[in-house]
Amino acid sequence: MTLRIYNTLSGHKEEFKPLTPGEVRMYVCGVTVYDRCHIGHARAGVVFDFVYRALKRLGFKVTYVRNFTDVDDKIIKRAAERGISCDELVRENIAAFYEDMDSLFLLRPDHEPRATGYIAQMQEMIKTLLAKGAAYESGGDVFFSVEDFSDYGKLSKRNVDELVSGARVAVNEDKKNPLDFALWKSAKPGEPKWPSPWGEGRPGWHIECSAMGKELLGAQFDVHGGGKDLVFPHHENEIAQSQGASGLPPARYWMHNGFVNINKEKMSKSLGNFFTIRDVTKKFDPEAVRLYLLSTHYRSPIDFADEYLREAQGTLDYLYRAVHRSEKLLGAGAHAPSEIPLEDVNARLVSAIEDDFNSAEVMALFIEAAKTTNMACKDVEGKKGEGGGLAELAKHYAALRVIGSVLGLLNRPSGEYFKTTKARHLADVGLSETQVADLIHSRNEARKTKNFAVADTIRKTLLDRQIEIEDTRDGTEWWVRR
RNA sequence: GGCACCGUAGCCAAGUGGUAAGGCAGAGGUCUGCAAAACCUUCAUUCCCCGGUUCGAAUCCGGGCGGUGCCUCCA
Repeated sequence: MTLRIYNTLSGHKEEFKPLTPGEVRMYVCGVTVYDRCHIGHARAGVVFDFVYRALKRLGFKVTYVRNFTDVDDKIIKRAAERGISCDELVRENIAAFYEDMDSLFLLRPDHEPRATGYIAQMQEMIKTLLAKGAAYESGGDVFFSVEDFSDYGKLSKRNVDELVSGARVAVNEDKKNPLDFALWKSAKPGEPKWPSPWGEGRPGWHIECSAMGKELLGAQFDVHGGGKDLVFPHHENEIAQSQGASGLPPARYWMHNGFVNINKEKMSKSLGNFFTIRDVTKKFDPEAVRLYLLSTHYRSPIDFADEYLREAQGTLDYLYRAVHRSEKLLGAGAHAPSEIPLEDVNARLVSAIEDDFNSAEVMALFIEAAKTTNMACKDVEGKKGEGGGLAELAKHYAALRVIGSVLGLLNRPSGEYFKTTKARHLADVGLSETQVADLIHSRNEARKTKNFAVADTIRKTLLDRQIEIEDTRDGTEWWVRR
């Protein structure tokens, strides 16, 4: 089998053929840093982080670029509202971006360019477009001329005439065609600006990705990704500029992730159902959020609701418990395996990845791996003292960890995971660790004297606070009921 | 209005020509003082509807119904 990727350009899954064998150059549109990130950003981040990890797992040498848009209308507006400089606003939101994305265990891309660091490259590209007659200057602005680019509309599958008649595009007297978009905007007083051959100004939104992609990955690279909302106009315009300048389509495979809905409604500010990443991770463990985001294929819409996140949290508990249980048996020696010593599991993992990065299928495999790990644990526990079944357990444990590393899950030691999630739960129900320990102690005292009525009452008390008791051979443990 | 996508069990969700993954919930069981956890068994003769192509379709084609997104800044 070979890797197949759904290409927005063709509307089909296509066999992936990298420009350079064994290597993948990938550009993903990042965020405009004018505000905190919401869960839509989280999805895009997590999805492409999974793609990055999966490509590496397949053995590709990957160069992953994700940009920051740090000059733009919204930034200017927000900074003015808050009475701070654009620079300050940008710095603050980039710091917050890293806090949020780190909490979701995103790997850092190989390059994270900021638009303002590539003004010169953008100007070069604009000059080329002007020289080729693909763009024109008008009133201090430079516009791309859509009519002169015959492939315009290829990505979003629409044609120029339809778009013009759609007529929801703001009329601008300086434009030859209402669809023409700005490559360079003349500066208004107080706005960030750079000198240019067309007067002081700043770049249009789309040109930055064209310029940075070309600079860091070359005129043509393999994969370009982003949210579905970027297909039109952002990526359409990007293709127009890049191809207009270099003659080559910039990316061969265009990947777009679907939207996040909230309780089956479109997430939007006017509906007031806009969740930031930090809102959600205040309520649910970040890894549960990540698990949930990967449980649906990246192209489908995904619905956010407490009920679903709770279920994901329960699944994550299950996975970490399998880890916890097997590590107790295996001891400290079995950490960080890099391969799966089970051929069929490995083959299924590879084919799930190769089928357009089917994380939902990987997730199913992951849960099955936890199940077989539990079975192997049971087997070892049954033969205590004889060391039997440990080798078998180690294999399943390795499968669990390796699949986890592809999904970016199971990142913490299990002890730490349970400590954090239990503390979070205790805070929610207003109990302390000692109170729980005392109740468990009392219950065990009652059990010793066969006073089961008292013991069961105590258990009920805890259960009312979603705390479940587990009597094991080594004593009583407790878990959070999801 | 134009363009695109989607419609799989009570719920979530894979599956794009070869006879329905996985999870939650439900039912029964092993274990347990009773539980819980874990494991086992069970849970869609059928994939919105109607036609068509095919030896064979949830998967392809046509039509219908229902839902969503984009066309304006947006992951």
